[in-house]
Amino acid sequence: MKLVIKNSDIDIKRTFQCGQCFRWKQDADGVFRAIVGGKQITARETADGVVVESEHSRGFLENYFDLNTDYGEYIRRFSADPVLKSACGHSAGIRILRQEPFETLIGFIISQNNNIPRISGIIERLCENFGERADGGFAFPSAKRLSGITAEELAPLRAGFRARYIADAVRRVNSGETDLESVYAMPLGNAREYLKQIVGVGDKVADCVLLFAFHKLDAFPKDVWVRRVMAEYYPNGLPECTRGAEGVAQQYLFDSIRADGLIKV
DNA sequence: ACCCAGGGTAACT
DNA sequence: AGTTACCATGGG
Repeated sequence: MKLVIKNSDIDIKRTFQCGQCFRWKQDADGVFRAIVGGKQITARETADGVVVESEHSRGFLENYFDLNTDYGEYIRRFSADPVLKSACGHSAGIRILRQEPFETLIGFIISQNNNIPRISGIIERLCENFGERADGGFAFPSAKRLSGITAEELAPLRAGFRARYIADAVRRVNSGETDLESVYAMPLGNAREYLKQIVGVGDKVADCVLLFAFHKLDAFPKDVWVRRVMAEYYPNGLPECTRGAEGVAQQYLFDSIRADGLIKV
């Protein structure tokens, strides 16, 4: 399957490097590659648009990249607020991916009190050690594949204190104590409390999973960077124009504050 | 040597 | 309900 997306509809560099995903890497030739759902996807920018190639179906790719959503509509809405308008100007082209729930859960458990390069490294070692070999790399291991794993057996990941959190999440998903599929139908508050039953999952990790896997756009993960933005620009909370799409606004703010160190109003 | 990183937990007031 | 030390690891 080959898919071409208009350049104005996506900025793959920002989309893949804005902290929502950890497995997309850019090769020396400029091509982005990742194993998603057990199959490789490549994406590259050309003058004619962003070319996406994979053995996945068109439907899978459209869903993954959220191609049936007009992000220009969000940007128009957010532009009622001067700070967000500035953030949109800087971070336009970011799209919220629909990632696999288990992979996203483990990824953001690993993310706590950690930095993005090291998160990627731990996940890479998880895939190399326990994932199935796939075309061009290793798939992210399923919960079933990790069944029964202990924190000690996860030592090669060098995940530190997070190893037992990973082990607990695997155990819960395999026992059915946590049914990730059921989260799709839950409203935000219920879904958050449900995921927080997993040891090592608090408000922030839960909201990241709800936004980046379950596509709950009203989730608003507050990490250290977003807290800084809130303290400086929104001491009384987010503006009305973000209602229902707080998570999209969050990504523009996160990417802008991190990239530039500040948002220029 | 010290501080920080897409935080959470447990043990305190 | 709101604070605080501690948690492994690695880079600046």
